[in-house]
Amino acid sequence: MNLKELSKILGLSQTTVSRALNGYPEVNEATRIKVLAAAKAHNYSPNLRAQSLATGRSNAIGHVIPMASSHEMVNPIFGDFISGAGEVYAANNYEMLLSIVQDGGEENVYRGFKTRSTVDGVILHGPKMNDSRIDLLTEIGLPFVVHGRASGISTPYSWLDVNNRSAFARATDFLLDLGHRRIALLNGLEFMDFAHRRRLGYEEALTARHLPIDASLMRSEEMTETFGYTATRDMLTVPNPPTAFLVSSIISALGVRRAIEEAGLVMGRDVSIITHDDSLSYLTNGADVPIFTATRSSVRDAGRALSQMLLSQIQNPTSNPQSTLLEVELTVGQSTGPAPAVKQTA
Amino acid sequence: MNLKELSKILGLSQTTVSRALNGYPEVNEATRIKVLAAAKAHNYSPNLRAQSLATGRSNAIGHVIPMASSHEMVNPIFGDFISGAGEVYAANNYEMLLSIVQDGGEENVYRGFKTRSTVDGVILHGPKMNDSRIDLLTEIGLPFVVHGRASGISTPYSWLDVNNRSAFARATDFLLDLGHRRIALLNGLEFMDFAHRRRLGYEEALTARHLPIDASLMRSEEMTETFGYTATRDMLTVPNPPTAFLVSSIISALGVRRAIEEAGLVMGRDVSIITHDDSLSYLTNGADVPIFTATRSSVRDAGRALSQMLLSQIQNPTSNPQSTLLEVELTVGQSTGPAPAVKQTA
DNA sequence: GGGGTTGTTCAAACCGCTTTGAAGAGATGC
DNA sequence: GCATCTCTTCAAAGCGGTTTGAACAACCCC
Repeated sequence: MNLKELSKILGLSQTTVSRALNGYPEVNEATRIKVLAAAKAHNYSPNLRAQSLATGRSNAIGHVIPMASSHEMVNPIFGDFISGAGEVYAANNYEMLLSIVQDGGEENVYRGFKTRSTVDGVILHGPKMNDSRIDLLTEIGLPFVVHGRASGISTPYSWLDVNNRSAFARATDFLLDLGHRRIALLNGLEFMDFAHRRRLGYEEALTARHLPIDASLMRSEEMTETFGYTATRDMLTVPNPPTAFLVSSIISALGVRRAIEEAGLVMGRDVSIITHDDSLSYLTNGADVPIFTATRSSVRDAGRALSQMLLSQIQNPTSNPQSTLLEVELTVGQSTGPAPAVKQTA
Repeated sequence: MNLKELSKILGLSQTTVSRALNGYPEVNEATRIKVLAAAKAHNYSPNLRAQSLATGRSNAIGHVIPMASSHEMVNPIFGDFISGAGEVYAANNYEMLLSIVQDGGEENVYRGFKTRSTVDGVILHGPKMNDSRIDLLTEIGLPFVVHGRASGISTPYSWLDVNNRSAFARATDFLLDLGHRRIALLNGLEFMDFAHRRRLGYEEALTARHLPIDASLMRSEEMTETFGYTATRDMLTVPNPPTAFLVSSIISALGVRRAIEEAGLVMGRDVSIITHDDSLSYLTNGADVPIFTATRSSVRDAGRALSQMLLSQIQNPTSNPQSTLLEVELTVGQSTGPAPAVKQTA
């Protein structure tokens, strides 16, 4: 059933039927009712391709997922993010388009989006420091918003980010207040902007108390369980080991706990952990009592908010770039406690 | 730059240019070369919407993700699956379309896909037993393949599945061979087809050795870390507790280990664990030495294979439904050991 | 040299929708 | 009663491609 057939059935022109369906005012209310009824009865809905060809809009948003061919890791927060964004798209009659692309192939994908007018806008994931994609998108004129930020980019753009710096400063402060002095940082890859900022927050809190920054206490890797485990296991064997771990992901935190318990130590007593928690639906931080003390921020909510931001930017192309900085929630769980008393050297 | 402009520049008709670009034989090789060069020089690529309107194909595949509004869980394997599928789409010039949809709204989405000709086919995720979506898709005539299977459906359809029954039978056998007699099953939701089959495998192995099936040793829930933890904690407190756990997901297995260690027991000595492992990129089962003894099958590979299956089905609409049954790999890790000697009752 | 091939190109129709510009029918004003 | 407005509807022209059917030229064979 297409528009031509439907209008023939109704004995009306395509013009009138189209206008009736799209809510234009210049159509008699009686005929509009008839049209809507007939459309429903014959289960008509417009062909998306034809519609977007005619209007120039595509009613689709692109998400480009870079995947480094070397470390074949899919960002584990991605599922939750798009489920938040997907809700918004569904409510606004937009489609979500996903492109998995090898690192480096992104430029072509974005240019293709524009020239082939596949999507009306894109959400940029996983911004790195000085991320070149931002200037690229500005240049080719494809509306976009960024999940995160990119230090070192001067052109204005829209973004939504967690305040990673303050979050990790607060977390570090929290540990310092408990008396910890040797605090390890298990960070994500530090060319990623969020990881960079987290490190800044950590260093800032230490410096504020005139404590040294010890490179041997810092690791930066992809945030897997294994990373948490091996880094912790190694650090616990050296003389004067850390008494607390600040971890960038709950997944790695699970590995940290594993190493701690394997070493015969007790989490929250012998060694403390604070982790960042993205409120992933499949990896909640305990049930009623949180397992880990954590800085929490829902990535699903971020998906909702950011997609909304993009849609309103598309509707209103002349508006200025917007930005949102989310503060984390610090929830205290069972993984932190006062620093153990220092063993006196004989 | 569109086709009209490009052909004007070349002094050729749109027909010839279009044919040259699409590799039709009735075009002079010399002109084809000229056309291709000009297309590249002017950075021309066809408008996707116009193209699919003209051809009737949309070059897009739909993935419909049901999200129960009650338990707001995004399937954690989803990210890896689509990253596998995405590779295949990229190589074949297909787009991937994602629809997040509230449970129950799926029928409308599928019908919309068909009537609005949004996609050329869909991949069906998370089949339940007697899944009604399969008959629906057959009825509306939208090409589809299923990730998994649906017991109780008689109409033929294409699918790719892990042999869940044999996997869990083997795993149970493995534990039985180690002397375990009280083996707990922490399963996914058993209206999901895969979980149902896993249970069958478990029961089959027990029955084959004339062992009783004890309902108090079986739990069926969403496969979170918390589920693994609470179920294990509870089961370990009863008299005559299980000595081994068969777990449906590595995420839950992490919770099981947490409960075991919290109870002061040692995994692999006091209590054994076997888990199913989907080879998730962000949750690998240890590095060189696997943490858990596991039945493993890569969900990313499944994504690759299944999307390939769908594309070939679309190209060849009259072909018969295909199916693939993948056998798991049983990898022995540190989480299993002989059953502890039975304490003699006095 | 006329009929039949083959190779190459083109104008025009078409895909299914939106939107412009025009036009018919009443209603209104003077 | 005629010009002028609204209200409502319509035919036709896009949007940017693909595909059909025809045309033209060159070549071949008797």
